[in-house]
Amino acid sequence: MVISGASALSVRVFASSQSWIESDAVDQCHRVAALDGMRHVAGMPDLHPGKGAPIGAAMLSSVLYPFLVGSDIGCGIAVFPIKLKRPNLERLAARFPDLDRALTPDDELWPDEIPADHPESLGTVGRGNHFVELARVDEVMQEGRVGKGDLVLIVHSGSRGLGESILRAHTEVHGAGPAADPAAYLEAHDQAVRWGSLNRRLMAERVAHALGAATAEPIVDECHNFVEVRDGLYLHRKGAARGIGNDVLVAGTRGTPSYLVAGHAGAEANFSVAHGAGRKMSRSDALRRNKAKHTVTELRRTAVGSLVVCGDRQLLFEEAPTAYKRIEQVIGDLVAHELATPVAVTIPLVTYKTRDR
DNA sequence: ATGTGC
Repeated sequence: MVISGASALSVRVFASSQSWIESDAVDQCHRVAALDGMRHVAGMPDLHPGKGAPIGAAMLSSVLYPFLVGSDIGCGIAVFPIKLKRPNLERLAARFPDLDRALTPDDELWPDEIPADHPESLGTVGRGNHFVELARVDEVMQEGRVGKGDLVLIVHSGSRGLGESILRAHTEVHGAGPAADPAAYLEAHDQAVRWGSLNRRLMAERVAHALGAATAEPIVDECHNFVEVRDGLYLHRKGAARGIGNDVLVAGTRGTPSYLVAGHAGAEANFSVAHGAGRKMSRSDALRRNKAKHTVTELRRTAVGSLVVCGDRQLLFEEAPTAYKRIEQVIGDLVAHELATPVAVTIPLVTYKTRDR
C-alpha cells in the first residue's frame, strides 16, 4: 500500500493482503513519516508495533532520531557453520554452556580488545526474542553457501546493556527528539554495532567449544537495529536488515524453520528486508493465551522435534511459535515484492533461550 | 529490548 498526499507522507508496507499487519503498527509508520525530515518509511512483512517506533521498518530521514533504532543498537543475526559427529539432541542440549553468565578475563575466549571498553555481559545472549540455535540445513534453493544436511549455529543477540546506555544518555536529555550531535551518537552507535557482532562471535565460540566442535567464520552476520548514513541521509533500521546483494537469515520461531535469503531490495523498500517472522501477539497476550493452550513440556519439545533450553516459564510462553506470524508468509511477501530470494531453509535442533534450572 | 518498572 502506498499512502501519500497533501501531507507528503511517504509510507509503504511490503505485505500482501493475506498477511496480518496490526493497524497499530501501520499507525506508528505514519506517525514516524510525519517526523521532521522524514523522507520515506518502508514496512517489512514482519512489521509489528513497538514502543513508540514500529518494529520491522526502515526509515530514511535527513534528521537522526536515536529512538527509531531503539535501545538494542547492533542487534543482529549471525550464522556459523559447525560440524558435529552424531548429534544426539538431549545430550547436546545438556552440554550447551551457560550463556547467561558473562565471560571473564580468566576465560580462554576473552578477547584482546573490546569495543567501547564495555566488558560487562560479554558473551551473554540476553532475553526477549534472543536465542542461540543449533539448526540443520533442510533444503537448499541456491548453491554456494550451505549444503543440505549441514549444521549451523544461528545467533540472535545484540549489544546488551551498552546500546541501552547509549539510548538512555540521549533520551534523558532529548527524549524522542533528534540527536543534538549526530557524529557523537554515531560514534557510540558504531561501537555498539561492533560490540554486538563480537558478542555473537563469542557466543558461537562458547557453544562450539562446549559441544566439542571447531568454530568457523560466520557465513552471515547482519544487524537489524542500526542507522546507516546513505547519500547524506540517515537510514534507521529497526528490525529490518540490509538487503542489497547480501544474504540475511530471516528467523522463524523456536519450533518452525528459518530462511537464509539473498536480499535485493530497492529504494522503495529502503534497501531492506525482514528480520524474522514478526510477533503476531503482544508478550502479555502470548503469555495469557499460550498458558491456556500449551504445557511447558510441549514448548520444550517442539513440533519439528527440536529442544528448547529455557528455564524461564514465562519467556517460554511469550516466545511460543504461536505468538509469531508464519515465516512462510513473510518469506512469500519478500519474494512477491522482489525484495529477496530464498537460499536455504534451516530446521531447529536445539535452541538456547536461557539457562535451565 | 534492559545489571529490567511501579
